[in-house]
Amino acid sequence: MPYTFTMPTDKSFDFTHILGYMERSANECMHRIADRGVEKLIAIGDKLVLVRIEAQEGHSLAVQCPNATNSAGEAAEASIVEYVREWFDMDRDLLPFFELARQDDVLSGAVAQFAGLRIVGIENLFEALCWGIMGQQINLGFAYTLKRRFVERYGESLPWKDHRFWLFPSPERIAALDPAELKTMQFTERKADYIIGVARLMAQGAFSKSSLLELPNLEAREKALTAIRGIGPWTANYVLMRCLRMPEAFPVADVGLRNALKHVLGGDAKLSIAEINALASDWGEWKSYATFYLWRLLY
DNA sequence: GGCCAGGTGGCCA
DNA sequence: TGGCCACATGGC
Repeated sequence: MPYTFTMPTDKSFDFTHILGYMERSANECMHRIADRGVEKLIAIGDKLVLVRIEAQEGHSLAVQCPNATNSAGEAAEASIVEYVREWFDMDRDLLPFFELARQDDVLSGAVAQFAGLRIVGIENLFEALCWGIMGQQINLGFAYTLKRRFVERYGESLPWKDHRFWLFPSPERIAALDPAELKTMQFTERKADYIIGVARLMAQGAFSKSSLLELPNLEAREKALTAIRGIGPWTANYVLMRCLRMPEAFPVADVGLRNALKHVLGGDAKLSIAEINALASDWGEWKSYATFYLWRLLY
């Protein structure tokens, strides 16, 4: 029997929609979807813990730790709870967003369809930055392929039953690479440079998630991130949205957002940045959630 | 085979 | 500042 416990959820939380988002790519290597649950390897201190999460009757999640003994599971439970609450943004009250979105011509359809979806987080800052960089200017399917190659070459893993679960590689590991090595995996020279550059900065302690969180606001954090080579406004806001969980973060030039808006509004021409900013001014402090819900319309 | 993809940096006025 | 443009590689 795996160690198992229950986590209560908010009424404005719908695990079905979270799974729907997480199963959008069969090529995802950082988690696995199986039997209406998600399975992921996480590091708790120096221990690798496999967790499996599925919905349970009555506004709650069932969390299993298949590779943990009861005593190890008990010892890790508080940390796992913290990880999962962060992962699925469970501490946020989404009712104000729903109220805003229902009265918004652009958002009302997406919210009617996906109410209860949370922004699925990327807790690890290095992973969020690398994933952002990998996704720049290429189709998403290929981005998943790049990530899989990268993780399976440099990451730690745990085999369990018929599957191998992975941790994202550490900055220290990647800082030691030569860009030519990444190029053999179809990274462009620039992406190889960007990723290794970020790894070196993080490995030498130039910045971290906590150092960014100490900065007072979106503007300061965005500025700190875009000062790094390879991180422009899109990647910075993507990371502020998925990792630092700033609801007002907004990757305004995102092509997926543009396509979703075109889809909703039914026009032919793509909206300009100024037009998208004008629409988003109604979304106030909920621009990241607006973006995430609109993405779901197309992906 | 051409256009597009969850952009960014660098150059130039 | 703000507007081009090269970058590079796979998917469709």
